[in-house]
Amino acid sequence: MPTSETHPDAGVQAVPDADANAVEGLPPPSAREPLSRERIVEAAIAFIDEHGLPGLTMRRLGNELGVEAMALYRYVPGKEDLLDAVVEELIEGMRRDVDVLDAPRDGWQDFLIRLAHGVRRVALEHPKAFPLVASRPTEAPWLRPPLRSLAWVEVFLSGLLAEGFTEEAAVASYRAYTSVLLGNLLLEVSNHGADVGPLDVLDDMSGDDAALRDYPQVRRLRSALSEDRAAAEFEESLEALLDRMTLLRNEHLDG
Amino acid sequence: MPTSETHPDAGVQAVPDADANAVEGLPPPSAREPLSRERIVEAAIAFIDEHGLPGLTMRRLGNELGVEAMALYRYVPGKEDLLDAVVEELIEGMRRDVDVLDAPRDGWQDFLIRLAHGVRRVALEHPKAFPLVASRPTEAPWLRPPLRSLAWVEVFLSGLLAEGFTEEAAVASYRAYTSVLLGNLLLEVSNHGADVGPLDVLDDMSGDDAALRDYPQVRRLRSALSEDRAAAEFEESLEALLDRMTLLRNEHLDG
DNA sequence: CCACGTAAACGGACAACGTAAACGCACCAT
DNA sequence: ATGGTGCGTTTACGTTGTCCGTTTACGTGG
Repeated sequence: MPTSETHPDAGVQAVPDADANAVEGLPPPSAREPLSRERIVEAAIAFIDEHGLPGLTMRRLGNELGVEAMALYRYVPGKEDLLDAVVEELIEGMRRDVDVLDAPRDGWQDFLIRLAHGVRRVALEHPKAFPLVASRPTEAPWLRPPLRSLAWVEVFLSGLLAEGFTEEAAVASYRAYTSVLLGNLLLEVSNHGADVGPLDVLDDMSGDDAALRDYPQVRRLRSALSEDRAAAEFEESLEALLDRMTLLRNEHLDG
Repeated sequence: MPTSETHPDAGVQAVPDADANAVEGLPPPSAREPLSRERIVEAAIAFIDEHGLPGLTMRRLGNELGVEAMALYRYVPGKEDLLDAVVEELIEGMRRDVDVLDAPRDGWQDFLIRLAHGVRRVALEHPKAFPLVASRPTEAPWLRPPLRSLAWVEVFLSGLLAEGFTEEAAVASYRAYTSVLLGNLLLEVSNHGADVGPLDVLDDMSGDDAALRDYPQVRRLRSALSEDRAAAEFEESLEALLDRMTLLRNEHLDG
């Protein structure tokens, strides 16, 4: 890839009356906007979405931003921290989702359903980045993916407490909720082309009847197994979870 | 680490009458036993268990085996394939677990409970390796971690079919089962020190009251959140799952 | 208008990694 | 003895994350 967009004097053209623009709050039109932590993190997410996690490299990310690799280190301590920042942005970015509430409004079930769908939306929008949310160590051992920020745990717990959950029920619910979300979404996302290293799947439809000779049930049920039931599956798991949580909630009411 | 254990002529010392021993089926006592794919894979698992996934390196694994890195390539096509082999060994190794059945004997629930505990045992014995089971792409999109081998899926499906499940119910059960197992075990394992890169957790007990200033519920419930409920949680999730599966099974009987 | 300080990006370097190719050595059937 | 064959070593290359010294661009005070 010899073509580097980086002309040595790109953005150097002094735009006349630049400060007049600056006064109006406009960015200087032809000057590349300066690097920033947010820009880097966003670019990293975009890059992972496009080229997969193993494709992400400081150098490649750098020249995606029209910059040398080492320039990134002025804003990010290292690659490890960059990945942490990616995870944080993915999860904390849910705050901008208008369909996700920060406190129950129409009951705790609606509250949790909205939150679950919000997480699922993130997962589906960034299938190749989402596994990071699961695999990166959390800040504290009791912060569990995918709801792995203090802010979201606070939202979750205070939401449930406000809706009549006891402390034990709220905590137990947090555990069950994260577990269900993680299992479902990780599996759903991994079929949408997750890790994407040098993988060679065995073709769904070609002559793997031969390869399945010793597995008659699998061969027979192959087409049923191949159906994409992810969405329905998610709803069913979620519903079952909410049922369990209802039990949890009531069981602690009378003690 | 400049000390290389590899003496140029290590293991070359011809033990006298080596073939006499060989005739008795004994391994030559002082000669290192020859490399083999299984030995390499086992060493890789042991290494990951001890030093964590990111610590695994072809060179380091090599000299763990008293051998130069490139020697491994005679038995394993590359690192990627080695990791796949690790995953396969972990999962397929469950076959040696006497508490795990390859067909129902005392009902499908017992069958699935035994299988679930078998997977959990693997996860807990190799907490740092288990995430691989989740994150590595599967051979076919309908093979789902952690039951990601044709052999186990065959066992699962034929077991349930033999116990009166319809095809749809069996397939739906496979999906629900894998999802629950994955969610629970990944979370349990990640608290046992999973990824282990350069991680700095915030200490559980020190002065993070300050850090939790803005999260009153979290601070209040911190000790409850820190309890290790993993085992009980697993049993509860499993039980709820089996209940769901019972419904699935019956709903397709008359439906 | 010019010199200057500072912040930002560059460019070269380094160690460690995965892996390719060629090599050397012990063994074994002839 | 002899030529192959299997197995491990050696050397080497390209890529990675990151360090450090240098250069560039720009805002500011004289």
